[in-house]
Parts: sequence; structure tokens; C-alpha cells
Amino acid sequence: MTFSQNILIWYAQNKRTLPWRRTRDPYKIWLSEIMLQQTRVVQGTPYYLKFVANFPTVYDLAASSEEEVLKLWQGLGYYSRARNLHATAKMVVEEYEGNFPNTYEGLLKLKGVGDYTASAIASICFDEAQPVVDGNVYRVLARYFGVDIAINSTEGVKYFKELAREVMDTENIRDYNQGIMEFGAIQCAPKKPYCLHCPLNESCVALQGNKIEKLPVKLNKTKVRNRYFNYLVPVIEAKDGDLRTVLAQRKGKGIWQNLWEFPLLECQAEANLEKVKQFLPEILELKDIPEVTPLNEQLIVHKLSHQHLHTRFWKVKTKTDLTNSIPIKNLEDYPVPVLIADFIERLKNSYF
DNA sequence: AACTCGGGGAC
DNA sequence: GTCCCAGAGTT
Repeated sequence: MTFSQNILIWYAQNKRTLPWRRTRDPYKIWLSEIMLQQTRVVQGTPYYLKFVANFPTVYDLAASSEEEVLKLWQGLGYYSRARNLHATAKMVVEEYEGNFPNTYEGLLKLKGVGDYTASAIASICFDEAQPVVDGNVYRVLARYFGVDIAINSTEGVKYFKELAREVMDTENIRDYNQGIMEFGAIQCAPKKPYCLHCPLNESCVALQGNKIEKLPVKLNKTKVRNRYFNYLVPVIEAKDGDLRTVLAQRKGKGIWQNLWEFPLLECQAEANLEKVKQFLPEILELKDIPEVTPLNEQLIVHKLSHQHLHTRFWKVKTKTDLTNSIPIKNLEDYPVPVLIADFIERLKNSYF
């Protein structure tokens, strides 16, 4: 029995029932594929269901605002995916009459759709024989064929794509592609794969050579950058007695583009009260002398894959009614990073 | 070719 | 702590 035949049989017997497996609708497949980029199925699934409920068709998504899309995306990370998602929905509606391209080449032109996603949509929706090579496929192929070329090297990317193309089942590409990914996720797992009862164990080069834990090979460990964030949280007592505060939208390059946060003072190291008071006028233009107090004693360390954000929130109590101030009860309407969302959650449970 | 972009779960 | 997830875009 061939490699692909084994994959197809395993898939038929072991596949999970996932919401996007009941359809060939390119819109829904595209949505699921974007959401699952670098994201586990268990984490992405509730977001997929939320999006399908709010935006049943590409027209609904295109008619929404980026702000709404980011709000629904909040917490899923890699927010450029959400911005590209919205831009692509508008493009499909305005330039493609609401129809997604039905070929690999056509799909590649869409923002946020790269080699993997174009292959996935083309094969799943249109039965086009394009191999998918995601993290799961790299692992399965590296182990089964005993390939020790780094999967994230230029040579490796090219080699594994060609290998994937050679061993794919062109007649059953839809099930085969999903099958090899599912096989990698469930059976040929990164750690402690279930080799004992694996249908491919007798011919698996890595297993026979006792190299399961050494494959796949991956280079370049990410180095973490430490950053020191001071969020200045204005607390303004309005005339009606309500509390107001201020949010700012992150612009330009870097993390959390177009998401909202409190006015930020970033320093080279942990800042004390004097430091915050010194630079506060550059962040907030106040007419009075505010009362500034730290809201967390220990720095909150928010960990991203490549940055550690050492964060302190400062209450800035003022009587200046800043322009663009908003009622504190409206804070939850804005798309914010998890770091800010967690803070707002504590705020609800009376932080002041 | 190397870097950047989130957050979370498994270990 | 480490690894990695149904990767893409930029420099």
C-alpha cells in the first residue's frame, strides 16, 4: 500500500468532525484557513463559529467595518490576518462579483493568502491537485522519509514542497490534503507521537532509525526583546458623575496595528513615579496637576512569541476633560490586545 | 535570508 | 522555562 493510500484510510477512520468540513463554500473554507494559520484548531474553532454567525456570506463581511472585524478577532492574535481578511472580502465583492478565484494561481493574489492557503482552498473547494505543506505536513514527511533538511531553510521549503507533490493523491486531493494534516496533528504529533499503533510505522524511516525526536529539523530560535510599557489610564470625573477615560489607536508598524490601548509611555527600563510624572505632559495634555498612582505593584509580564512586555498601569486622576474621552463603561466596545482586555476585566471588578 | 507578527496549550 | 500551532508579509 502506498503512503497516500495509508493516509486516506487513516483519515477516513480518524477524522474529527469540524465545522468547516461540512462545506465546500470557498468563503467558509477561506475563513477557516486564515484563522487556523499558526493557530490550533481548538483555539480557532470558537472564532470561526462567531464569524460565520455574524458574517454568513462574504457580502456581510465586506459590509462590516475593520473595527468590527478586529473586535470579533480580539484574542486570536496575528491581527494582520483580520485586516487582510476584511480587505480581501471587500476586494472579492467589489472586483470579483462576490466569487472567490477558483484556482491556486488566482487565490494567491488575495491579501493574506500565501502558498499554503491557496493550495488548501484550491484543493478542498475545487479539487485542484495542489499539495498543502503546513507544520503538520513538514513533520510527517520529515519523519516518514527521514529528511533532515531544515524545514525553515530556503532549500527545505523547496524540497518538502516537491516531496509533498510527489506523494500526494491527485485523484483524492481534497481528502488527502486534509488527511495528511490531520494525521500530523493527531497521530504523528510533535511530542510523543503514537508510533506503536501507527499504520506507517514499519516503513517510517525516522522510527526505524530511532530519530523520531530529532525530526523535523528547524533552525533559528527566536530571541526575545524586553520592552517596558507604562499605560497612563486617565480617570476623569464628568459633570454627570460618570467616569471617563481615554483610548488611543496604535498606528504605523509593529504589534497590535489598529487596535486600541491606553496612552502609552514606553521606557528603556522599569519606570518609577518621578519618571512617569516627568514624561506625562508629552502623552497627555492636562490643564491641572493630576494625581498619579501605580495600579499594579509587580510588573505584569505579557509574553508574545518574540517580545516580553513588562507593564505597569498608572491611574492618572484629572479634572481636565480630555478631547476624545470616553465613558469607562464603553471600554469593552473597542478591539484591544489581551493585555488591555485583561486590565479592563479587572477594572470591572472594581480596581478604583 | 532573516525578521516580524499573538496568544495559548502541552510538557 | 521550551516548543509549536491547518503561515504571510516585509525588510
